[in-house]
Amino acid sequence: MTVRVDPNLRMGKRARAKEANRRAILEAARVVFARIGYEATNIRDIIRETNLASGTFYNYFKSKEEVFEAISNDSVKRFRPLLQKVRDEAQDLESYLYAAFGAYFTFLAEENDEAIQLGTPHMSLIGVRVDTPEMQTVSEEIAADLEIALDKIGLGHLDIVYITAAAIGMAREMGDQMLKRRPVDPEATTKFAAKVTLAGIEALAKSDR
Amino acid sequence: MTVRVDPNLRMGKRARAKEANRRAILEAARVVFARIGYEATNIRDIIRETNLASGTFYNYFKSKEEVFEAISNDSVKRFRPLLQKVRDEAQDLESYLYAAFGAYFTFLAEENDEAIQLGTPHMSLIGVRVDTPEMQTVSEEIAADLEIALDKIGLGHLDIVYITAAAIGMAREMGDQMLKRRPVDPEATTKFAAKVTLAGIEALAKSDR
DNA sequence: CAAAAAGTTGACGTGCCGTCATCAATCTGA
DNA sequence: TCAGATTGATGACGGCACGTCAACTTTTTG
Repeated sequence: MTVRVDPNLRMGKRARAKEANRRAILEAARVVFARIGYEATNIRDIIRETNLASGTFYNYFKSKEEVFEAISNDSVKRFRPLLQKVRDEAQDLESYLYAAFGAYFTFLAEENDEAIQLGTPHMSLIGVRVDTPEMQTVSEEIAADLEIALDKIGLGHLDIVYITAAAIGMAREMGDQMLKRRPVDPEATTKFAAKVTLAGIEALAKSDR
Repeated sequence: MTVRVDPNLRMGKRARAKEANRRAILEAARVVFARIGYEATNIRDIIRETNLASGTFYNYFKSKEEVFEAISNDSVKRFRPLLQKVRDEAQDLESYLYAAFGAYFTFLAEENDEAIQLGTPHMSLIGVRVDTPEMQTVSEEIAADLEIALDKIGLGHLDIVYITAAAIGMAREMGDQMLKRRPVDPEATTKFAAKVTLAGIEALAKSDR
Protein backbone atom coordinates (compact mmCIF):
# COMPACT_ATOMS: atom_id res chain seq x y z
CA MET A 1 0.00 0.00 0.00
CA THR A 2 1.38 3.37 -1.05
CA VAL A 3 1.09 6.14 1.43
CA ARG A 4 0.29 9.67 0.38
CA VAL A 5 2.21 12.08 2.47
CA ASP A 6 0.69 15.35 3.44
CA PRO A 7 3.32 17.90 2.38
CA ASN A 8 3.04 19.42 5.84
CA LEU A 9 4.25 16.16 7.26
CA ARG A 10 7.34 16.35 5.10
CA MET A 11 8.93 18.59 7.63
CA GLY A 12 9.65 17.13 11.00
CA LYS A 13 7.35 17.81 13.88
CA ARG A 14 9.76 20.43 15.08
CA ALA A 15 9.70 22.50 11.93
CA ARG A 16 5.93 22.35 11.76
CA ALA A 17 5.57 23.53 15.33
CA LYS A 18 7.85 26.42 14.56
CA GLU A 19 5.78 27.54 11.64
CA ALA A 20 2.61 27.16 13.64
CA ASN A 21 4.00 29.23 16.49
CA ARG A 22 5.16 31.96 14.19
CA ARG A 23 1.80 32.06 12.53
CA ALA A 24 0.03 32.03 15.90
CA ILE A 25 2.01 35.04 17.06
CA LEU A 26 1.33 36.97 13.87
CA GLU A 27 -2.36 36.16 13.98
CA ALA A 28 -2.58 37.08 17.66
CA ALA A 29 -0.84 40.35 16.91
CA ARG A 30 -3.33 41.10 14.14
CA VAL A 31 -6.19 40.51 16.52
CA VAL A 32 -4.78 42.55 19.37
CA PHE A 33 -3.67 45.44 17.15
CA ALA A 34 -7.21 45.64 15.81
CA ARG A 35 -8.72 45.35 19.26
CA ILE A 36 -6.74 47.86 21.30
CA GLY A 37 -4.60 49.69 18.73
CA TYR A 38 -0.98 49.27 17.75
CA GLU A 39 0.56 51.78 20.13
CA ALA A 40 -1.32 50.46 23.13
CA THR A 41 -0.34 46.87 22.43
CA ASN A 42 2.59 45.35 24.29
CA ILE A 43 4.36 42.09 23.73
CA ARG A 44 2.67 40.43 26.69
CA ASP A 45 -0.72 41.24 25.19
CA ILE A 46 0.24 39.47 22.02
CA ILE A 47 1.68 36.40 23.67
CA ARG A 48 -1.26 36.15 26.08
CA GLU A 49 -3.50 35.83 23.02
CA THR A 50 -1.61 32.67 22.07
CA ASN A 51 -0.98 29.82 24.44
CA LEU A 52 2.75 30.23 24.35
CA ALA A 53 5.06 31.33 27.12
CA SER A 54 6.42 34.86 27.19
CA GLY A 55 9.97 33.80 26.47
CA THR A 56 8.88 32.01 23.31
CA PHE A 57 8.01 35.29 21.67
CA TYR A 58 11.68 36.18 21.55
CA ASN A 59 12.54 33.03 19.66
CA TYR A 60 10.57 34.53 16.78
CA PHE A 61 10.68 38.31 16.99
CA LYS A 62 12.76 40.92 18.75
CA SER A 63 9.99 43.45 19.25
CA LYS A 64 6.47 44.55 18.52
CA GLU A 65 7.82 46.59 15.63
CA GLU A 66 9.32 43.51 14.09
CA VAL A 67 5.97 41.77 14.30
CA PHE A 68 4.34 44.67 12.54
CA GLU A 69 6.98 44.56 9.86
CA ALA A 70 6.46 40.85 9.40
CA ILE A 71 2.74 41.38 8.95
CA SER A 72 3.40 44.11 6.41
CA ASN A 73 5.96 41.99 4.64
CA ASP A 74 3.53 39.11 4.42
CA SER A 75 1.22 41.43 2.54
CA VAL A 76 3.97 42.60 0.28
CA LYS A 77 5.03 39.02 -0.33
CA ARG A 78 1.54 38.14 -1.47
CA PHE A 79 1.31 41.25 -3.61
CA ARG A 80 4.54 40.94 -5.51
CA PRO A 81 3.53 37.98 -7.68
CA LEU A 82 0.44 39.91 -8.73
CA LEU A 83 2.62 42.79 -9.80
CA GLN A 84 4.90 40.36 -11.59
CA LYS A 85 1.95 39.09 -13.59
CA VAL A 86 0.98 42.65 -14.44
CA ARG A 87 4.50 43.33 -15.60
CA ASP A 88 4.58 40.25 -17.79
CA GLU A 89 1.26 40.89 -19.44
CA ALA A 90 1.16 44.64 -19.89
CA GLN A 91 1.48 45.79 -23.47
CA ASP A 92 2.12 49.45 -22.95
CA LEU A 93 2.02 52.25 -20.41
CA GLU A 94 -1.74 52.50 -20.34
CA SER A 95 -2.41 48.82 -19.85
CA TYR A 96 0.33 48.66 -17.23
CA LEU A 97 -1.16 51.50 -15.22
CA TYR A 98 -4.66 50.06 -15.31
CA ALA A 99 -3.45 46.61 -14.40
CA ALA A 100 -1.09 47.78 -11.67
CA PHE A 101 -3.55 50.09 -9.96
CA GLY A 102 -6.20 47.41 -10.42
CA ALA A 103 -4.00 44.80 -8.79
CA TYR A 104 -3.30 47.09 -5.87
CA PHE A 105 -6.80 48.27 -5.15
CA THR A 106 -8.27 44.81 -5.58
CA PHE A 107 -5.62 43.34 -3.33
CA LEU A 108 -6.24 46.02 -0.72
CA ALA A 109 -9.98 45.37 -0.80
CA GLU A 110 -9.47 41.65 -0.41
CA GLU A 111 -6.92 41.98 2.35
CA ASN A 112 -9.34 44.08 4.32
CA ASP A 113 -12.42 42.16 3.41
CA GLU A 114 -12.86 40.48 6.76
CA ALA A 115 -12.33 43.70 8.65
CA ILE A 116 -14.77 45.45 6.35
CA GLN A 117 -17.44 42.84 7.03
CA LEU A 118 -16.92 43.11 10.77
CA GLY A 119 -16.67 46.87 10.79
CA THR A 120 -13.42 46.64 12.71
CA PRO A 121 -10.63 49.03 11.85
CA HIS A 122 -8.44 47.63 9.08
CA MET A 123 -4.69 47.30 9.20
CA SER A 124 -4.06 50.13 6.83
CA LEU A 125 -6.05 52.45 9.03
CA ILE A 126 -4.49 51.40 12.30
CA GLY A 127 -2.64 54.67 12.23
CA VAL A 128 0.90 53.60 11.67
CA ARG A 129 2.67 53.41 8.40
CA VAL A 130 6.05 51.88 8.17
CA ASP A 131 8.27 51.80 5.15
CA THR A 132 9.99 48.46 5.20
CA PRO A 133 12.78 47.49 2.85
CA GLU A 134 10.33 45.10 1.18
CA MET A 135 8.09 48.00 0.30
CA GLN A 136 11.08 49.94 -0.93
CA THR A 137 11.80 47.05 -3.28
CA VAL A 138 8.30 47.17 -4.71
CA SER A 139 8.71 50.90 -5.30
CA GLU A 140 11.86 50.24 -7.20
CA GLU A 141 10.23 47.53 -9.28
CA ILE A 142 7.45 49.90 -10.23
CA ALA A 143 9.95 52.59 -11.09
CA ALA A 144 11.81 50.12 -13.31
CA ASP A 145 8.57 49.06 -15.01
CA LEU A 146 7.62 52.64 -15.66
CA GLU A 147 11.05 53.42 -17.01
CA ILE A 148 10.75 50.61 -19.56
CA ALA A 149 7.24 51.58 -20.55
CA LEU A 150 8.18 55.25 -20.90
CA ASP A 151 11.37 54.52 -22.79
CA LYS A 152 9.34 52.61 -25.36
CA ILE A 153 7.40 55.72 -26.22
CA GLY A 154 10.31 58.10 -26.09
CA LEU A 155 9.60 59.47 -22.66
CA GLY A 156 12.55 58.00 -20.83
CA HIS A 157 13.80 61.46 -19.95
CA LEU A 158 10.88 62.18 -17.60
CA ASP A 159 11.49 62.13 -13.86
CA ILE A 160 10.73 58.50 -13.16
CA VAL A 161 11.26 58.79 -9.43
CA TYR A 162 8.71 61.57 -9.10
CA ILE A 163 6.25 59.83 -11.37
CA THR A 164 6.57 56.71 -9.28
CA ALA A 165 6.17 58.69 -6.08
CA ALA A 166 3.08 60.39 -7.45
CA ALA A 167 1.52 57.09 -8.47
CA ILE A 168 2.29 55.40 -5.18
CA GLY A 169 1.11 58.36 -3.17
CA MET A 170 -2.14 58.39 -5.07
CA ALA A 171 -2.57 54.67 -4.58
CA ARG A 172 -1.99 54.88 -0.84
CA GLU A 173 -4.21 57.81 -0.09
CA MET A 174 -6.97 56.79 -2.49
CA GLY A 175 -6.77 53.26 -1.15
CA ASP A 176 -7.52 54.52 2.35
CA GLN A 177 -10.48 56.46 1.05
CA MET A 178 -11.71 53.50 -0.96
CA LEU A 179 -11.83 51.34 2.15
CA LYS A 180 -13.99 53.89 3.91
CA ARG A 181 -16.70 53.69 1.24
CA ARG A 182 -19.55 51.22 0.96
CA PRO A 183 -19.54 49.36 -1.27
CA VAL A 184 -15.79 49.15 -1.68
CA ASP A 185 -15.26 49.59 -5.40
CA PRO A 186 -11.74 48.80 -6.61
CA GLU A 187 -12.66 49.05 -10.29
CA ALA A 188 -13.87 52.61 -10.07
CA THR A 189 -10.88 53.56 -7.97
CA THR A 190 -8.57 51.96 -10.50
CA LYS A 191 -10.05 53.86 -13.42
CA PHE A 192 -9.76 57.09 -11.53
CA ALA A 193 -6.13 56.65 -10.53
CA ALA A 194 -5.03 55.31 -13.89
CA LYS A 195 -6.69 58.15 -15.79
CA VAL A 196 -5.10 60.79 -13.61
CA THR A 197 -1.66 59.24 -13.83
CA LEU A 198 -1.81 58.73 -17.56
CA ALA A 199 -3.02 62.26 -18.20
CA GLY A 200 -0.36 63.57 -15.85
CA ILE A 201 2.39 61.80 -17.72
CA GLU A 202 1.09 63.08 -21.04
CA ALA A 203 1.04 66.61 -19.69
CA LEU A 204 4.60 66.28 -18.44
CA ALA A 205 5.67 64.95 -21.81
CA LYS A 206 4.05 67.87 -23.60
CA SER A 207 5.56 70.57 -21.41
CA ASP A 208 8.97 68.94 -21.42
CA ARG A 209 9.19 68.72 -25.16
CA MET B 1 7.23 107.82 32.65
CA THR B 2 5.36 105.24 30.60
CA VAL B 3 6.54 101.72 30.81
CA ARG B 4 6.61 99.49 27.74
CA VAL B 5 5.72 96.00 28.74
CA ASP B 6 7.27 93.09 26.98
CA PRO B 7 4.23 91.03 25.93
CA ASN B 8 5.89 88.01 27.44
CA LEU B 9 5.81 89.74 30.78
CA ARG B 10 2.10 90.27 30.46
CA MET B 11 1.49 86.80 31.66
CA GLY B 12 2.45 86.02 35.20
CA LYS B 13 5.70 84.27 35.92
CA ARG B 14 3.78 81.05 36.29
CA ALA B 15 2.18 81.11 32.85
CA ARG B 16 5.52 81.94 31.23
CA ALA B 17 7.24 79.07 32.97
CA LYS B 18 4.51 76.75 31.76
CA GLU B 19 4.98 77.76 28.17
CA ALA B 20 8.71 77.49 28.49
CA ASN B 21 8.45 74.00 29.97
CA ARG B 22 6.09 72.85 27.27
CA ARG B 23 8.39 74.17 24.62
CA ALA B 24 11.40 72.62 26.30
CA ILE B 25 9.76 69.23 26.29
CA LEU B 26 8.78 69.49 22.64
CA GLU B 27 12.22 70.65 21.64
CA ALA B 28 13.88 67.89 23.65
CA ALA B 29 11.59 65.36 22.02
CA ARG B 30 12.55 66.63 18.57
CA VAL B 31 16.20 66.24 19.42
CA VAL B 32 15.89 62.79 20.91
CA PHE B 33 13.61 61.45 18.16
CA ALA B 34 16.18 62.58 15.63
CA ARG B 35 19.05 61.13 17.64
CA ILE B 36 17.82 57.66 18.51
CA GLY B 37 14.57 57.28 16.55
CA TYR B 38 10.96 57.58 17.59
CA GLU B 39 10.30 53.97 18.55
CA ALA B 40 13.42 53.70 20.66
CA THR B 41 12.70 56.88 22.56
CA ASN B 42 11.06 56.69 25.95
CA ILE B 43 9.65 59.41 28.12
CA ARG B 44 12.61 59.40 30.45
CA ASP B 45 14.92 60.04 27.51
CA ILE B 46 12.92 63.12 26.63
CA ILE B 47 12.81 64.69 30.05
CA ARG B 48 16.42 63.83 30.76
CA GLU B 49 17.16 66.11 27.81
CA THR B 50 15.44 68.94 29.68
CA ASN B 51 16.26 69.87 33.25
CA LEU B 52 12.82 69.03 34.53
CA ALA B 53 11.81 66.24 36.85
CA SER B 54 10.17 63.13 35.50
CA GLY B 55 6.83 63.88 37.10
CA THR B 56 6.66 67.24 35.36
CA PHE B 57 6.32 65.58 31.99
CA TYR B 58 2.88 64.36 32.95
CA ASN B 59 1.68 67.87 33.70
CA TYR B 60 2.04 68.49 29.98
CA PHE B 61 1.57 65.27 28.08
CA LYS B 62 0.14 61.84 28.74
CA SER B 63 2.51 59.90 26.55
CA LYS B 64 5.21 59.93 23.93
CA GLU B 65 2.51 59.64 21.29
CA GLU B 66 0.88 62.79 22.50
CA VAL B 67 4.20 64.60 22.23
CA PHE B 68 4.54 63.43 18.67
CA GLU B 69 1.04 64.60 17.91
CA ALA B 70 1.80 67.97 19.44
CA ILE B 71 4.87 68.33 17.26
CA SER B 72 2.86 67.39 14.19
CA ASN B 73 0.09 69.75 15.17
CA ASP B 74 2.55 72.57 15.61
CA SER B 75 3.56 72.04 12.01
CA VAL B 76 -0.02 71.95 10.88
CA LYS B 77 -0.75 75.08 12.88
CA ARG B 78 2.05 76.90 11.12
CA PHE B 79 0.96 75.59 7.74
CA ARG B 80 -2.70 76.46 7.90
CA PRO B 81 -2.29 80.24 7.61
CA LEU B 82 -0.21 79.68 4.49
CA LEU B 83 -2.99 77.63 3.00
CA GLN B 84 -5.45 80.32 4.04
CA LYS B 85 -3.45 82.88 2.10
CA VAL B 86 -3.41 80.59 -0.93
CA ARG B 87 -7.15 80.21 -0.68
CA ASP B 88 -7.71 83.96 -0.48
CA GLU B 89 -5.49 84.81 -3.39
CA ALA B 90 -6.08 82.02 -5.85
CA GLN B 91 -8.01 83.05 -8.94
CA ASP B 92 -8.86 79.69 -10.37
CA LEU B 93 -8.10 76.00 -10.16
CA GLU B 94 -4.72 76.26 -11.82
CA SER B 95 -3.42 79.08 -9.65
CA TYR B 96 -4.79 77.35 -6.57
CA LEU B 97 -3.00 74.11 -7.36
CA TYR B 98 0.31 75.80 -8.05
CA ALA B 99 0.06 77.94 -4.94
CA ALA B 100 -1.10 75.13 -2.68
CA PHE B 101 1.54 72.63 -3.78
CA GLY B 102 4.06 75.44 -3.69
CA ALA B 103 3.12 76.33 -0.15
CA TYR B 104 3.39 72.72 0.94
CA PHE B 105 6.70 71.84 -0.66
CA THR B 106 8.30 75.11 0.38
CA PHE B 107 7.03 74.67 3.91
CA LEU B 108 8.33 71.11 4.00
CA ALA B 109 11.73 72.19 2.77
CA GLU B 110 11.94 74.95 5.36
CA GLU B 111 10.74 72.77 8.20
CA ASN B 112 13.46 70.30 7.41
CA ASP B 113 16.12 72.79 6.57
CA GLU B 114 18.12 72.35 9.75
CA ALA B 115 17.99 68.58 9.49
CA ILE B 116 19.02 68.78 5.84
CA GLN B 117 22.06 70.88 6.71
CA LEU B 118 23.11 68.50 9.44
CA GLY B 119 22.41 65.38 7.45
CA THR B 120 20.29 64.04 10.30
CA PRO B 121 17.09 62.21 9.48
CA HIS B 122 14.18 64.61 9.17
CA MET B 123 10.91 64.31 11.02
CA SER B 124 8.96 63.23 7.98
CA LEU B 125 11.35 60.35 7.46
CA ILE B 126 11.43 59.19 11.03
CA GLY B 127 9.29 56.30 9.91
CA VAL B 128 6.02 56.98 11.59
CA ARG B 129 3.12 58.74 10.08
CA VAL B 130 0.18 59.67 12.18
CA ASP B 131 -3.06 61.11 10.99
CA THR B 132 -4.14 63.56 13.62
CA PRO B 133 -7.52 65.29 13.64
CA GLU B 134 -5.69 68.51 12.77
CA MET B 135 -4.43 66.96 9.57
CA GLN B 136 -7.88 65.65 8.83
CA THR B 137 -9.11 69.23 9.07
CA VAL B 138 -6.57 70.41 6.54
CA SER B 139 -7.69 67.64 4.18
CA GLU B 140 -11.23 68.84 4.50
CA GLU B 141 -10.24 72.42 3.86
CA ILE B 142 -8.47 71.42 0.70
CA ALA B 143 -11.45 69.38 -0.41
CA ALA B 144 -13.70 72.38 0.16
CA ASP B 145 -11.34 74.65 -1.79
CA LEU B 146 -11.24 72.22 -4.67
CA GLU B 147 -14.98 71.90 -4.67
CA ILE B 148 -15.38 75.66 -5.03
CA ALA B 149 -12.76 75.90 -7.74
CA LEU B 150 -14.25 72.99 -9.66
CA ASP B 151 -17.80 74.22 -9.29
CA LYS B 152 -16.78 77.50 -10.88
CA ILE B 153 -15.80 75.73 -14.06
CA GLY B 154 -18.72 73.34 -14.10
CA LEU B 155 -16.83 70.36 -12.72
CA GLY B 156 -18.52 70.14 -9.36
CA HIS B 157 -19.75 66.66 -10.16
CA LEU B 158 -16.28 65.13 -10.10
CA ASP B 159 -15.28 62.97 -7.15
CA ILE B 160 -13.79 65.64 -4.90
CA VAL B 161 -12.77 63.21 -2.17
CA TYR B 162 -10.72 61.10 -4.57
CA ILE B 163 -9.19 64.15 -6.22
CA THR B 164 -8.19 65.46 -2.83
CA ALA B 165 -6.78 62.10 -1.84
CA ALA B 166 -4.80 61.91 -5.05
CA ALA B 167 -3.37 65.39 -4.56
CA ILE B 168 -2.48 64.81 -0.93
CA GLY B 169 -0.99 61.42 -1.66
CA MET B 170 1.16 62.91 -4.38
CA ALA B 171 2.26 65.72 -2.11
CA ARG B 172 3.24 63.36 0.69
CA GLU B 173 5.15 60.86 -1.35
CA MET B 174 6.78 63.41 -3.63
CA GLY B 175 7.65 65.50 -0.60
CA ASP B 176 9.59 62.62 0.88
CA GLN B 177 11.47 62.19 -2.38
CA MET B 178 12.13 65.89 -2.65
CA LEU B 179 13.82 65.89 0.75
CA LYS B 180 16.16 63.14 -0.34
CA ARG B 181 17.50 65.17 -3.24
CA ARG B 182 20.28 67.73 -3.21
CA PRO B 183 19.61 70.50 -3.77
CA VAL B 184 16.10 70.38 -2.40
CA ASP B 185 14.02 72.05 -5.08
CA PRO B 186 10.46 72.89 -4.03
CA GLU B 187 9.74 74.90 -7.18
CA ALA B 188 10.44 72.04 -9.54
CA THR B 189 8.48 69.67 -7.34
CA THR B 190 5.57 72.09 -7.30
CA LYS B 191 5.44 72.38 -11.06
CA PHE B 192 5.53 68.66 -11.41
CA ALA B 193 2.74 67.95 -8.96
CA ALA B 194 0.53 70.79 -10.14
CA LYS B 195 0.86 69.78 -13.77
CA VAL B 196 -0.02 66.18 -13.07
CA THR B 197 -3.00 67.09 -10.93
CA LEU B 198 -4.34 69.63 -13.36
CA ALA B 199 -4.00 67.30 -16.31
CA GLY B 200 -5.60 64.55 -14.27
CA ILE B 201 -8.62 66.66 -13.48
CA GLU B 202 -8.99 67.65 -17.10
CA ALA B 203 -8.86 64.03 -18.14
CA LEU B 204 -11.51 63.11 -15.59
CA ALA B 205 -13.68 65.94 -16.83
CA LYS B 206 -13.36 64.79 -20.41
CA SER B 207 -14.17 61.15 -19.76
CA ASP B 208 -17.03 62.04 -17.44
CA ARG B 209 -18.76 64.30 -19.87
C1' DC C 1 2.06 89.91 54.35
C1' DA C 2 -0.33 85.70 55.04
C1' DA C 3 -3.34 82.32 53.16
C1' DA C 4 -4.48 79.97 48.93
C1' DA C 5 -3.33 78.19 44.60
C1' DA C 6 -0.40 76.44 41.24
C1' DG C 7 3.06 73.69 39.87
C1' DT C 8 7.53 71.04 40.55
C1' DT C 9 9.91 67.33 42.48
C1' DG C 10 11.71 62.63 42.93
C1' DA C 11 10.77 58.45 45.51
C1' DC C 12 7.69 54.62 45.16
C1' DG C 13 4.84 50.62 43.91
C1' DT C 14 3.56 48.30 39.63
C1' DG C 15 4.14 45.88 35.57
C1' DC C 16 6.59 45.00 31.27
C1' DC C 17 11.02 44.08 29.45
C1' DG C 18 14.39 40.65 27.69
C1' DT C 19 17.34 36.85 29.48
C1' DC C 20 18.50 32.41 30.81
C1' DA C 21 18.86 28.06 33.35
C1' DT C 22 16.03 24.15 33.16
C1' DC C 23 13.44 20.76 31.13
C1' DA C 24 10.75 18.16 27.59
C1' DA C 25 10.33 16.74 23.02
C1' DT C 26 12.38 15.53 18.73
C1' DC C 27 16.02 14.08 15.87
C1' DT C 28 20.17 11.43 14.62
C1' DG C 29 22.87 7.62 13.57
C1' DA C 30 24.63 3.32 14.79
C1' DT D 1 15.36 0.51 18.64
C1' DC D 2 17.61 3.30 21.67
C1' DA D 3 20.86 6.61 23.78
C1' DG D 4 23.09 10.80 23.22
C1' DA D 5 22.69 15.26 21.06
C1' DT D 6 19.98 19.05 19.66
C1' DT D 7 16.35 22.00 19.47
C1' DG D 8 13.22 24.90 21.37
C1' DA D 9 9.49 26.00 25.08
C1' DT D 10 9.01 27.54 29.63
C1' DG D 11 8.37 30.94 33.30
C1' DA D 12 10.95 33.00 37.10
C1' DC D 13 14.01 36.82 37.70
C1' DG D 14 16.61 41.28 37.94
C1' DG D 15 16.29 45.65 35.86
C1' DC D 16 14.08 49.50 34.21
C1' DA D 17 10.41 52.65 32.68
C1' DC D 18 5.95 53.65 33.87
C1' DG D 19 2.56 56.92 36.06
C1' DT D 20 1.27 58.65 40.76
C1' DC D 21 1.40 61.39 44.69
C1' DA D 22 2.59 63.54 49.09
C1' DA D 23 5.69 66.99 50.28
C1' DC D 24 7.60 71.16 49.12
C1' DT D 25 8.57 75.71 46.69
C1' DT D 26 7.08 79.59 44.25
C1' DT D 27 3.69 82.70 42.70
C1' DT D 28 -0.65 84.88 43.08
C1' DT D 29 -4.39 86.83 45.48
C1' DG D 30 -6.80 89.90 48.47
